[in-house]
Amino acid sequence: MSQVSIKDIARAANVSHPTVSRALRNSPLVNRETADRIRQIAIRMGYRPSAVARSLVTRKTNTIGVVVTTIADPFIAEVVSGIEEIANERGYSVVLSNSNADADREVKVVHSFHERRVDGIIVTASRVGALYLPLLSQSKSPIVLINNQHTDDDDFVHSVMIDNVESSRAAMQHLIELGHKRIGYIGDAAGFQSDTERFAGYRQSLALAALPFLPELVAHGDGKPEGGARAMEKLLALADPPTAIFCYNDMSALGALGAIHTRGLKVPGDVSVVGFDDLFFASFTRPLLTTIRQPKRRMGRLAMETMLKLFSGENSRTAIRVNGELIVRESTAPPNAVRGASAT
Amino acid sequence: MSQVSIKDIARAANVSHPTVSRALRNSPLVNRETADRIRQIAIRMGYRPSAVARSLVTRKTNTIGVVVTTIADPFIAEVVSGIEEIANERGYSVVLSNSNADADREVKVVHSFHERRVDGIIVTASRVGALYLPLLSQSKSPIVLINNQHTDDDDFVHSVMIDNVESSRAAMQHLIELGHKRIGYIGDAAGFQSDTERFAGYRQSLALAALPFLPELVAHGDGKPEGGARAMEKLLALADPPTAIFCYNDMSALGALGAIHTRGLKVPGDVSVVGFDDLFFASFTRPLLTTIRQPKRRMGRLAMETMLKLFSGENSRTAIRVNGELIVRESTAPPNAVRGASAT
DNA sequence: TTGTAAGCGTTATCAC
DNA sequence: GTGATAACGCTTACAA
Repeated sequence: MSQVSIKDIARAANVSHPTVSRALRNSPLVNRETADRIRQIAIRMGYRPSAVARSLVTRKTNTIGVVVTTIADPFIAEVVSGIEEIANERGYSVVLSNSNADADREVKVVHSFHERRVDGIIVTASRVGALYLPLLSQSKSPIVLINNQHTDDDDFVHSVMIDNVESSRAAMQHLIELGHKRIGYIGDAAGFQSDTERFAGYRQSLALAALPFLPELVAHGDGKPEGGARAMEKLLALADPPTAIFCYNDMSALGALGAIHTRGLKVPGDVSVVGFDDLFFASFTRPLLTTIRQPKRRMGRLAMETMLKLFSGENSRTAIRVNGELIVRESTAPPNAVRGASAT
Repeated sequence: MSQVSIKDIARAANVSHPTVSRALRNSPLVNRETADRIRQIAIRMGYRPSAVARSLVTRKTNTIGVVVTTIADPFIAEVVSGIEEIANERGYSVVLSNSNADADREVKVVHSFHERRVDGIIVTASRVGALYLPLLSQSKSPIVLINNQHTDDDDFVHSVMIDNVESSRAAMQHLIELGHKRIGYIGDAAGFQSDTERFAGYRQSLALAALPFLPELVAHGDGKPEGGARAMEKLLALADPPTAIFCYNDMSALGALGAIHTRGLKVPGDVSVVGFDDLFFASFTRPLLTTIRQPKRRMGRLAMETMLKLFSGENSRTAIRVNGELIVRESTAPPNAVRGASAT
């Protein structure tokens, strides 16, 4: 017998299988002694209840699906780690699926989750949030989005988001207070909402400080070091390059730092750099990276907690907004007096 | 009706539900036209087959469980990414569970996987590989270990491992050829087999080069930058500190780099540093990190491919050993002539 | 080519 | 307290 079932135990204990079921789930309805006896036998036989059989009747899988662009992204990994923490704590399993930021793939993933009858779906940092809505109405599984595109009038969509615009402005204000006038922006060509919003914060800050918006000072990478490096090179090749750069994320900033160094320039002496995310390596770059900290694990936890609330019947639409925190380290300083206007 | 079932479709199509089942799985046994009609209706009704019901009868969940210490570790994330790639390609879902390197938790995770009837289990970088064996014999699900402790006589255990000893010796040889005589080792206090083996390679290389093994030159971190930094500080505080350091992994090396810099010393001028793993940031540290590259994604893919082979009936014990590759970048150079013996 | 019946391993609803 | 019996949504004989 490959897998023992409650029927096998029932036979061994000379009771009916429902009684075994009750005993194993500590139902008070069953006699103490028989219950104990049954439990003994179950252990002895190495019984493990079948979650799949159980799920079929209870219509609950205690599983949540998490769709990520790729788990190899340190930001996402941290978020997922937070999701897992709460999920495991509460007896839920996490099914992971990567979409490679491809819309088709992403739809397939949601279908696959639906077929597996996951109790809920969490989507991190997708470009195609809007695509979920029609799928949603079918699957009826609650969805919570993390740093995801969605319009505010989607009723069954819940979310936890970093305050991109505000955080972006904090980063920019820091640069502006240091006296920078030519501030560049390195974004992500893929079109994530995070990028759009951070860029919006960038432009607002410029406007607020009565600084001109110069299109030539914005370049696009791919959210990874390589792309950040390429974007930085472009900016550095300008006749009058920026004295400071605000990067869409730390990965881009890492690449930017490298490109600046390769060109023989100094950070922050020649150009200041600000990142976004506060990934672990930000405290280990040379110089240490000034950045906006996102509470990554906490965002994951919040998403999972939101999910649990939904499971327990709460159905008010939740849209949690968390704040970023400016962490000033070593990669920012007043602009070099030699090149531009002096600061402070 | 919350979820449409094949019975609903059967009713709508005026056929029996097994016919629907056949039609939907493209069985050649069913009439073309009725099959088409059924498929139309299924689509129109938004039908999604229940994987749980299917699994109950087929005794296959098309799911594999992956246990990690933490997904927030970039090395592990890369490996998992490789697992996922192949898994998704072949219609398998990945259930992720983190153990926090805690033996109790790890056992619980395996039990949970067993209850969910996963088709197989992949374990990455655990300390407690040995614990799985008894569990294994019960659950009967194939297990493949990645960089994991296990004795060679465990018959049902399959594995893919980096050649730690050989890679370690390649790293050491590089340092020795550069002329280093006082080479330190920064390990991991947690007792992973990887650490033990890399340390073994370190000692062997010393012996081979007729260099003395000096216990004071080895320090232990925690596999993370913080621990690496602490270990490095200890080594630097020595009266006669090492001129080169071989680190158990890149995360430790990242911390070591930081500690060296903080102390006002230069890499590689004052001390050379070699890491292990070749995480993405190794090409972006200052100076760029010399390290041993592990084919992380490939190792994940290999593990999943091994699993698939096992599913398809192959039952020869597989123990794949992959080679590390020394990547020489900027963090290693001959020892500073001022301090030690000159090189080459 | 299609339908009937049985079964996968649970839980739920009744009786007794 | 406990046991029949049905049900969850599918697949797989076996019959027709």
